Amino acid sequence: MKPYILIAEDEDALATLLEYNFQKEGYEVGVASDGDEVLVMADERTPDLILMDWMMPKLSGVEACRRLRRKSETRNTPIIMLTARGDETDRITGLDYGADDYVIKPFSTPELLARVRAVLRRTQPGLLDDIIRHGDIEIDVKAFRVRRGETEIHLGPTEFRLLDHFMRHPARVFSREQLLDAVWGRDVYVEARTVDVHIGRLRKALKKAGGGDPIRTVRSAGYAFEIKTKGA
Amino acid sequence: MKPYILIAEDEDALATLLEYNFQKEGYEVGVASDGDEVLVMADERTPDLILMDWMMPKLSGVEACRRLRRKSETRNTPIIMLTARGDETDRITGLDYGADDYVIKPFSTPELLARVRAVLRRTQPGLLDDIIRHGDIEIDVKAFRVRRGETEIHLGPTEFRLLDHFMRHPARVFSREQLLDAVWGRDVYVEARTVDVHIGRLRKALKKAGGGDPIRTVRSAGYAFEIKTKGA
DNA sequence: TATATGTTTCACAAAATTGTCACTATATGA
DNA sequence: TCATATAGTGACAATTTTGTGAAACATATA
Repeated sequence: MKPYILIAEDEDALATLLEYNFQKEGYEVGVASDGDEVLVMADERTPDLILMDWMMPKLSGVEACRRLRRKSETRNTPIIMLTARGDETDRITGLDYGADDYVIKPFSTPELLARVRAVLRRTQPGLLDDIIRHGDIEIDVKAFRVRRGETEIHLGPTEFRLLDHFMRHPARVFSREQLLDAVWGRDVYVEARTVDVHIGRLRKALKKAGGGDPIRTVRSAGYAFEIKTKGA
Repeated sequence: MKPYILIAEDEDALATLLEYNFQKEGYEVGVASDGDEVLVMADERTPDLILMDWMMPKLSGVEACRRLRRKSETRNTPIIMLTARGDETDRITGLDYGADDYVIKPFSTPELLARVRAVLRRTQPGLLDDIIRHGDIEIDVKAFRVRRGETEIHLGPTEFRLLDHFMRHPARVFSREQLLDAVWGRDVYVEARTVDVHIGRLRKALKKAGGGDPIRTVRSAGYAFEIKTKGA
């Protein structure tokens, strides 16, 4: 539900600082300390954005960048490079290999955050929105509210995150495992069938506010959120 | 704290003129020169009011307007549109997308300033003086007073700052940690649950003056201040 | 120093939420 | 149509989270 940012930085102090600041800003953060690790971690969970140090052990930032561009999951994942001051050659090379933006060290945290937001906005429209609407259903993530038509809907935390996830990826079918990963978290051991129960609870809550069932069951595959929108 | 006005205007000469005049009038001013930049800047610091040119590069004023309305921080930020003379169609479209007022170019500076004051007074009471009001609850920051309806309420310093914070960010859910940061201070070591106790006291004090509980508990997330006002 | 005022922590009760299971309902395909 | 796999759902015990009174502590004031 939160945007997931992968930070690749071998300098511990900086990595920790960045992790702290991004978490505080509401992102989920993964930290990789060399080029190899970035690739592994990006494989485990596709990040919404990668922040990559130019100089790293094992595999340089450029090279990691190039490899990421060769995998279909990360082909379009935005990458922001962190580089030392003033190397124009690097700048050009990096952009060639598919970085989306550059930040020159040293940088201020607000500046970096702004760049990240700008890139996310450009590449993943809707990811940063905190009010999402589909048909007559609207959620406000900052206010933790759900409405359907005129009716306020109360959801438990899990149902809320579930709906949030669905509404950010409408019409797409998710397996129970994918939902557990995205909504519960990747390291929780929970029965897959538990998803069914929460889907049921979410459906009941949405139904109580009137209107059809926006969640489609895809037998032997999973669930998808779909709602016929009439107007904009 | 001066009101912060964000000016979105691609024509340099006009932008500079506006900046100068508003600063002279005691506002803090940010200038964005295209539609994208408005979004970025509004993200960095939520403006108290946005002055937006109708025609801008990259992202038109209307579109920027629409996007701003999708973020909870800027959902209610007043927007004044600057448009070329006489386009009634635009006027209607713009109001649809949530602009609060219109000023037709060319305009006189005093006229614009007056419009801005009017809109600020209407939408952000307490910004120009030090009184904030929501529903029947009113706080006077300078005088350190709280009233609900006709009743004076006495609050301890912490409860006062807590209410102040809530009323400046209505409807938004804050975690206990965020509240500690904002109300207690960045570097205080206090148990998160202490917030609960102060919320409880604040609630009790507000209840004693009659009316419903304006503080909403959001399980596993935090608290939000919300008061049902009937009119817009 | 005594008193008033306000803050923090703690402990326990109350309430909401969760995950699992058992059972039922429904779809699928031979 | 029947057998089988898959999904829906009510119940419930365990867990998590919140509300709150009271004690301990802190600070200012007379």
